Amino acid sequence: MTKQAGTTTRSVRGSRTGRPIMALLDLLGRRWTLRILWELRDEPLTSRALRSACDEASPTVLQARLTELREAGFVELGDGGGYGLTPLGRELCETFMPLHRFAERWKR
Amino acid sequence: MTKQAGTTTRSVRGSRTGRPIMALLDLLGRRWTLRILWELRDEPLTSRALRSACDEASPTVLQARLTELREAGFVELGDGGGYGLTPLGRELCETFMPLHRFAERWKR
DNA sequence: CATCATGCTACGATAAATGTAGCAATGGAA
DNA sequence: TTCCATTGCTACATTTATCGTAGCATGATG
Repeated sequence: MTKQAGTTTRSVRGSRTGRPIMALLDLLGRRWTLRILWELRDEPLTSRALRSACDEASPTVLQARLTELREAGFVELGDGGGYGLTPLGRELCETFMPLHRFAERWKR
Repeated sequence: MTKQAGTTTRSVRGSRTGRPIMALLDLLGRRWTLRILWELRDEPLTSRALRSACDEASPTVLQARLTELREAGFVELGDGGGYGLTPLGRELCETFMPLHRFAERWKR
């Protein structure tokens, strides 16, 4: 995959049918994507704070995921610096927020 | 990571804090995991039917994901063959089912 | 027996993620 | 201005995950 994508339709695994849910599941199914959304859930974070929150994940992937999430319209880079959720991103985040409660009951 | 895990605590990225949500986000954030749950949403599928549903993904990963999902208690192998969701798995699946509607509005 | 479908594995090739280091730009303090 | 710290972001070699194809063992059925 190229590292900069512009507006070209990035090849999205399993979504050749054009069904949006597939594209979304694919995007969310990439490493650190869900975690990033989760960590941004209630306040914007700088790239480095986000990295810390994400267990010091490599900046390479984080940057890649942030780019994808920005292109998807879920995340934006505030003009004062710092990454935050867009209204759409916040909506998405709240969509899978019940996972929290579920996970607590699950416990493994 | 070893391919068979027994009962040992599999190293779960980002969940060294022991917070279940992290373990869950990590599990769901692996390739094909969300998709598998999605495809099993309303009926059990044989391993091969599942593979077809998942855009012919390589059996190696699918098998690995199915093992993880079984260990997590979300998926089970019926005695007549075929993979299906456990009650817990169905619950999880319904937790992020609203993503469908969200994705439709999103469209990219 | 022959056939077919099941769950599952081997293994070389390819793609993605990691870990460490560091760059250019910006914004203060000294 | 000079010095430092912080920002977003990138390079690159190593390690890990995933892909793609082939195939095995088992059980059911004709």
